[in-house]
Amino acid sequence: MNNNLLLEKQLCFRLYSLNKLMCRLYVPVLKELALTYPQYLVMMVLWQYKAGISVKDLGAQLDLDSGTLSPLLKRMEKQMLIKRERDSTDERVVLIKLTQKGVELQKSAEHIPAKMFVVTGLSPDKLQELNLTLDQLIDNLGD
Amino acid sequence: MNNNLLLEKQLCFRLYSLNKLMCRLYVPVLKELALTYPQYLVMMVLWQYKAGISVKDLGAQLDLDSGTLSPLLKRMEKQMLIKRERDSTDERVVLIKLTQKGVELQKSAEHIPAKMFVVTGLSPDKLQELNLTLDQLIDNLGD
DNA sequence: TATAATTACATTGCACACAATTAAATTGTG
DNA sequence: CACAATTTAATTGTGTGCAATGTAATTATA
Repeated sequence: MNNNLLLEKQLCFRLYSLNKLMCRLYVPVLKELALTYPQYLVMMVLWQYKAGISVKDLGAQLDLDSGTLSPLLKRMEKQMLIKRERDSTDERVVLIKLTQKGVELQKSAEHIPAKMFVVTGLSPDKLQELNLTLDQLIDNLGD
Repeated sequence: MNNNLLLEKQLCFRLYSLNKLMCRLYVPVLKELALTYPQYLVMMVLWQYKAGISVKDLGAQLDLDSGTLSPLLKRMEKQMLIKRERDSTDERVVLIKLTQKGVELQKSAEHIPAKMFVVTGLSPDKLQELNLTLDQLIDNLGD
């Protein structure tokens, strides 16, 4: 009887469970900003690229393709968080830019990282170590 | 300028990315078994509960609700991997049991954990340590 | 410079996740 | 026993992920 196929033994199941748990913990926090979890990730990129970023580059940062991003960005545009405009120098490119509302939302988000850190219950050292291990793993699994 | 909202600093983004990377690595492996990733997780539980398990208990193991499991299990039933039958002692309960095909699929899956371990590129010790840290985190975030 | 190949994005279809609601069966209580 | 509360699944609707395909714009090549 092979017992390697037990759920509890799988790293993949831990990552799957943790990702879901993490998302759920963000839900009430992000509800105040009227953002979903993936939308929050998009906003973090946009707050970093205030001049605007192409859908392609945004997808590279988040590791998402246009099949995911196109409808997601449309919903965010409907919420007036972003604008979408064609790059005049290359009409294939769609540039994503924050609206004033999108820029201002950053202020309401600045407390989130510290808040979520507390929830993890990890010491700063332990978190740092975990982040390094996960980065190594991401690199190993990397595309 | 607050830089805590950088994607690279977020534990949540690492978990989000790793979960996706992991799923993608399983796809070609699971394709041979004609299983999706969540279906594989369900199968692991069922290979452990050969006598059958209720949808509720299955959901408790996987941390999934009936909104996810009901359609997923129907698809697995259509593939003849499982049977679904009402518990005669409590008609509210639906018992999930493997078909012969479902039982036999385990043989084709037994090579997967070792195969995926190699892909992680982690030493056994490092994997063990990571698993412990993740378990602690799951516990801290836990329901 | 035609046209073939590539690039960037959108669209379609399928499979999760999950909140909210519904429906049926069972249990608890007066 | 009657009836309210609880339990278990199924259903509905929304929002991702992602493969596959379509389309328009740009670039490369004969």
